[in-house]
Parts: sequence; C-alpha cells; structure tokens
Amino acid sequence: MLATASEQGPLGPRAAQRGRPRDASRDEALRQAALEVMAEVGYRALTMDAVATRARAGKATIYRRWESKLDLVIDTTNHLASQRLPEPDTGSLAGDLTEFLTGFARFLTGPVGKAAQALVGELPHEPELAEAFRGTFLAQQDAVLERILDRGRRRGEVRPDAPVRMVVEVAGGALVRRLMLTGQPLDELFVDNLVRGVLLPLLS
Amino acid sequence: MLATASEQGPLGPRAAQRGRPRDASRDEALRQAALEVMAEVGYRALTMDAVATRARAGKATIYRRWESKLDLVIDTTNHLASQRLPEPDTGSLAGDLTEFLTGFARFLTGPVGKAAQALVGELPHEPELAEAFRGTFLAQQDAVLERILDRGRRRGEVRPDAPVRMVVEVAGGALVRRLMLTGQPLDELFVDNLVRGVLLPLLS
Amino acid sequence: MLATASEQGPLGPRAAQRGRPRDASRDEALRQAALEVMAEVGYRALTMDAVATRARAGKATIYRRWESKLDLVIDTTNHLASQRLPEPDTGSLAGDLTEFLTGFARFLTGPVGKAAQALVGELPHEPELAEAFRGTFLAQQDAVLERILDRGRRRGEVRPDAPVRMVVEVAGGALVRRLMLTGQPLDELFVDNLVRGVLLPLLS
Amino acid sequence: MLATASEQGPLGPRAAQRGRPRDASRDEALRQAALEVMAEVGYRALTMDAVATRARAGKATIYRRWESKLDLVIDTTNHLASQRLPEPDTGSLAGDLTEFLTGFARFLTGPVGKAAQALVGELPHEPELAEAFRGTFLAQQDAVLERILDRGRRRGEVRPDAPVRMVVEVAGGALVRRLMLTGQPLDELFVDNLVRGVLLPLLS
DNA sequence: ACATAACCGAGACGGTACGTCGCGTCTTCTA
DNA sequence: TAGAAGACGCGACGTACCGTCTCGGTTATGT
Repeated sequence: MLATASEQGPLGPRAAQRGRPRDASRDEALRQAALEVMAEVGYRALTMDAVATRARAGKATIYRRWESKLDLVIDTTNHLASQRLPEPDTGSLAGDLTEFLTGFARFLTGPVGKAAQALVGELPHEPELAEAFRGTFLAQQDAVLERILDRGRRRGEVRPDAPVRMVVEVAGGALVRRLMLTGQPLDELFVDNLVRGVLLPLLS
Repeated sequence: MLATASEQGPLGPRAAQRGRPRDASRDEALRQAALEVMAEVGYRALTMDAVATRARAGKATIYRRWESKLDLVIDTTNHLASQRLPEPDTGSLAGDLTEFLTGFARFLTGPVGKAAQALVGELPHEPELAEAFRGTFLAQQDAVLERILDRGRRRGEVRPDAPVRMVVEVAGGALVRRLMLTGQPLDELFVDNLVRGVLLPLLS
Repeated sequence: MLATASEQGPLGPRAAQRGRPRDASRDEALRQAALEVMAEVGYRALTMDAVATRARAGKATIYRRWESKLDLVIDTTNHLASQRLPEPDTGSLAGDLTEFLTGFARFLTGPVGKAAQALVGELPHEPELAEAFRGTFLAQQDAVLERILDRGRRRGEVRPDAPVRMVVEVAGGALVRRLMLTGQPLDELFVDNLVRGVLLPLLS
Repeated sequence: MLATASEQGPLGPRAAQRGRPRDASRDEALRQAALEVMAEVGYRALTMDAVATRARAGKATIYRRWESKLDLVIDTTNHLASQRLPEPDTGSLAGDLTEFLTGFARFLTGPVGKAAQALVGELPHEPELAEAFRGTFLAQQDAVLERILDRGRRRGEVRPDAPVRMVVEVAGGALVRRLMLTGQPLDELFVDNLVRGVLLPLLS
C-alpha cells in the first residue's frame, strides 16, 4: 500500500500514544519543498536530499511519512489535486463549460500541471501511481464535466443522442495535449474556441 | 545541440577522414537495445550499462555517439518516429480519417508510444528534446491530418468554416489522453467513435 | 595533507558532534581488506571495488576516509609499520644485532614488506607518501639500531671511531636489497652472515 | 617470452621480406618517449596514449613492437641498463672500487635509476620482469664488482677469507637504499665513505 | 518531577548507476 | 606491409543518490 501522511482511518478520539507526536507542520513543509523542487527540476532530477535540505529536515523525517520518492511525489500531487475543482452552475451549458474549463486550465497551468506532467512517464510502470493519478486528476474532472452535461440535458441544451462520453474525453484530451505536448497556451481564447467550436456543436 | 548519430552537416567534397570510422551498424544495434530496454523497464530505470550489455558494446561507444541517456533516448525515439506515417487516400474523408487514425493508434500502441510517454515528463526541462519531439511526433501527424482535411474540403466533404485546426488538436488529444493517461484501449472501436461521433460532425 | 582515518587533532572540550559518527570498526576492516588484497595481487592490480567488496563496504565508505587508493595503501602500511619494533637487550652487541635483525627480517617477509615494496615506485612522485614512509619504515629501524650500537659503545664493544652511521645504512641496505630486488631469502643464515661477516668486523 | 624489439637472432643478411619494412628509427623514438614519460609521471601514471602521442606514433606501432605497457617499460629500461658499465682498472683496489661505484652512482642518479625504481613494485607479480631486471641491473653490477675484487685478491689486496659475496651485496644495498628509499644523495662523499669506511676494512 | 518513548536534524552506511579514462585490439586511409 | 589515427569491448575509476541506520538532542505523555 502506498502510505500517505493523511491516512489514519476513521478512528474516533485518537488512541493514547506515547512519546513525542509527529510534528504535523513538517508534513506541509515537506510537501511544499517537494513541489517546489519538482517544479524546478522535474521528477527525475528530484532528490530526497534536496527536498530534505529545502525543508530543513532530515531524510528520516521524510521516510517516516512516505515510503519512497515516488510515494512522496504522488501524495504531494494528490494533495494539490484534491482541492475540489469549483463546479460552476451558471444556468447555461455554454456558461458552465466555459467557466469550468477556464478554471481547470488555470489549475493545470500552475505547479500541479507541472507535477502531473512529471509523473506521466512513470504511470506504465507504477500501477499504484496510475490508480491514484486517475482517481484524482482524471476522475474528478470527468465527473464535473459529466454533471455539467447532465444538467444541460435536463435543460434541453444537450441532444439525447449526443456522444457525451466522447465529448468528455475530447475536452480533456485537448487540454492535456496543449499542456504536456505542444506547450501552446491554455488561455481563455483556447477554451472559448474549444467550447464554441467543438463541444457545443457536438452536444446541441 | 543534441548530438545524434546521424548528424554530419552539409558536407562538401568531404575531408579525408583519419582513423577508424565509426561503425554505423553499432548505431542501430544501440538504438535497438535502447528501445528494448526502455520498453521493458521505462525511461527512469533504463541504465546505460544495460543498453551497452544488450548491444554487446562498451559504454564509451554509446557516449561517443550520444551525450547522455536522455540524448540516446531522444534519438532512438526520433528515429522510429521519423518512419513516415502512411498517408491514406481512400477517396472519402471518413475513409481517410479512419484509416489514418487506426494506423496511428497502432503505431502509438507499440514501443514508440511507450518511449514517447517516457519522455513527456522531460519536455519542460529539456528544450531541445521538446523541439525534436514536437518536430517529429506532433508536426508530422498534424500535417497528415491537415492534408486529409484539405482534400476533404476540395471534395466538398468539409464545410468551408469548419474549425479545422481545432479538429486536428482534438483528434490528437483524444488519442494521447487514452495512450498516456487513462490507459484505455486505442482500438478500432475507439477510432470509429472518434471519427463518426466527433470529427465528421464537426467538419461536415 | 594525506587524510588518515586516525587523524583528529588535539581536541579540546570536543564540539557537540552532529550526525551519525563514523563507525571506527570499518576503519580496521577496510585496512585489513586492503592489506589482504594488496598482498594477493599487488598495488597495481588492487582495486577499490575489491577492497570494498572484501570488507562488505560501499566504495563511498572508503573514500570518506581516504582520498585515493594510494592514500588508503599508505595509511594501511603505516598502521602496520607503526607496530613498535621489539628492541632487544641481550647484554651483548652480537646478540642484540642478531636478534633485532632476525625480527626485522621476519617482519619484512610478511605482508608489510610486500606493501612496502609496492609503494617504493610511488615515492618519487608522492612527497607525502615518501615522508610517511621514511618516518615509519626507515627512521624507526635506524633508531633502534643506533641505540643498540650506542649501548655497545658504552660496553666497549664498539670502537670509538667506528663508522656507526654507515653501518646502519649498510645493514638496512642489505636487507632491502634482498627483500625487494634479488628476492634472495631473508633468513637466519643471512642475518648471521651479515652480523658476523660485516657488522661486527666494522664495529670492533 | 617477453618480446623485445632487438631480438632477432644471429641471422645474416635479413631474409627477403615482403611489404614495407619496419622503420627502425621508431624503436628508439618510442623508447625515448617511454623513458621521458616514466621519468615524469612514474610507471603507474604512464599511459600508452601518452607515449604514442609524445613519439608522434600510433598505438599499434607500439604494440607491433612490445606486447604490453610493462614489456615496453622493461625493454626501455634494459636498453639503457645494457649500456656496458665501464669497468675501471686503475691498478689498486681502492681506486677500482671508488671509480666504479662513482660511475654506477652517477648512472643510477639519471633516468635509469628512476625507471628502475618505478619497476620495483611490479617485481613480485611479474616474474619475467624480475628475471630481466635481475639479469641486467643486478647481475652486471655484481659481475663487475666481483672481477674488481678478484683482481684485488690476485694482487694481495684482499684477504683470502674476506666475505666477498657479502661485500658485493652490501655495496649494492647501500646504493639502492639511498637511491630508492631515503633519497639521500649518491655523491662522491658517500661513495668515499662507503669504500674507505666499509668495503676496504672488510676486505683487507 | 521525571522517566519514557517517539520525535527531530544530521550524516554515515551498503549498494547501484553514473560518465570518464586507460588498456590492448581492430579497422580504416595514406605512403 | 607499415604507419598514424582513432573506434572498439572491457573494466576500474571516483561521484551522486537511494533508502536505512545510528547518533545526540528535544518534546510531549504517563506515572
């Protein structure tokens, strides 16, 4: 199992514990350091020593919380990704799509996007990373989009036979391709073109 | 500059060459070994010793040709990617799109796709890699797609105001997302859904 | 300065030491391994990997203590050479000389002698090695011999005008020549011939 | 067998040979380069590339003549050592000894002495080197000394029961010890002390 | 209050891969 | 065929990072 700093099960009043408790503030300092280092040099060149030094911590303090470099990076990323994506409800399909994708694009443009990209190469060889990655990065985004489309259908803005699942894939794919491959800007103009030129025509 | 085994510049009458020339057959053996190792264990776990051993070569022979592990992998990938993508001309837009995307999906499913994924994480920190990657992986695919759409327009199968550039992005994005992120199959059913559900409706 | 594992200077109240301290037992294990390897294959063919493997240590653990292969070998040798030579006091010049030289010959016949020989070729290019070598291998031997001759003079067994310094040189030279150059045995017969045929006649 | 460039047997007019004959001048150029490099950096740091470069030769040209680095060094040294030692015949024992040892000391002080020292460490692990070394460096010196002592005996300057063999060892040992170990000067004063203080008293 | 036990920073440890360099061989061009 | 040049397979070099461990020292808790 991948250990994460936050896992501790649904227990009630924490069982009596002896000895000095973990300093919870180190968790965040370490994640912050890991994020910074990864954003600066990428996953490959990230070293545990660098993270420890930047957080003014010892390596043991890291390994007490995470099992490996990969585990640290996964948890750091998940932590950021798990910030709930804002789910707009403007009353119109076009509004919801534009607002959501704009926010998501902004989110991807930040450190989380960089971290995500750094991890892509590891996915095929790290099943647990892949699962975590998909569970947060992808599933959440898909879920929000699907709810937006669902509301659109109930409002009659989406044809009953529209290829909803495919539209979700296509929207995410377009963003990811720009983010990770072409490096073209993920700006409002792009989102507008995507929504008005591709998504809405497919749905209505 | 990223050194590649094939670089040799616009040579004039070719200066008299001194010493034993590079054994060109080692180039291919090393690239082949690199591709195999990378497909087996991924970019991160690929070691130069492993490549050298598999190719029955010394490490110096590798470093004489490529500056680093990354450089080797880039060149290996480019070498494969530069195999011209077959450009179908079936006479119909739907046929061309389906045939091309099916072939491209098959191409991505093989070792080249694995190698490409392994490199994505390095793109932001390796400008030359990014340039090479985009110049082969992306530009070629886009060019073929655009020619297909162009022929379609001349045949009247594509509306004059269709969002051609966006369609190209969307098609590539959908494939890449499945390939690298979700891990869902890149099969004929998917290509068919993409072409019939997304691309053709946007174009005609 | 040539780093040696034992250097630590005239420490005062000893500053609070941070981090895990060096494991002193590794020092000895590494020196022992180095001595064994050098005795087996000689200085030239001694590899750090071989020493590390034999001592079940990592190479870094060696390089943390010694700067180079040469430094390791020097320190190993000095460590052995600094075992005080037994200083006999039999009451007679002939007895003292015979006993001392026999012991010294036995000492040189062992691994220390092999190591010493391995280092001779480096002396002209390694001033610090030369200094250390002379300070232990040569100075000590000379000092003991001189004390023996001194006692002999006080007992009247040594002529006042005997070429004491030259005798010391000659005794050492004869041993070294056999040890390192001719390979002839350094046995008791030889010592006896040396003492009775050369040293005593020169002194009395 | 150790190949040497000069071995070719006592044949008459060289057998008819096909192709370009060896350039004999390269032999000496290579030996000279080897000697220079060895005198500068020692045996250990001598590289074949360095010798080849200094002699403006290719490595193959070296290996066509000598089997290995060691072989080259041995032959280079032997070549120098085989310059016949001048064998004085002054008419007196003291004169012969002084003259011979002075010349030998001067000989050892030059590059040959440096090369000899560089080889000492290899003797125990290179039997052929040891044999060659002893056959030239030691045997020749001993032979001359013994002939000098022989003439002295016939003239009545040497006691019949003098420890001749031991005197030879002692004389050589004293020189070698200064040369290789202590680094003290091998000058005329030293030779004089040795002859007058040690050798003559033992012999007459 | 004081022992206990887990915490903390620091850094040594065994291991593995790195990229370089030297050895001795092999392969080209030129004379 | 020799010679200069230099690529080749091999293997040791000394460095860096991984994940573990062991120090001295700190900080809550439970007696």
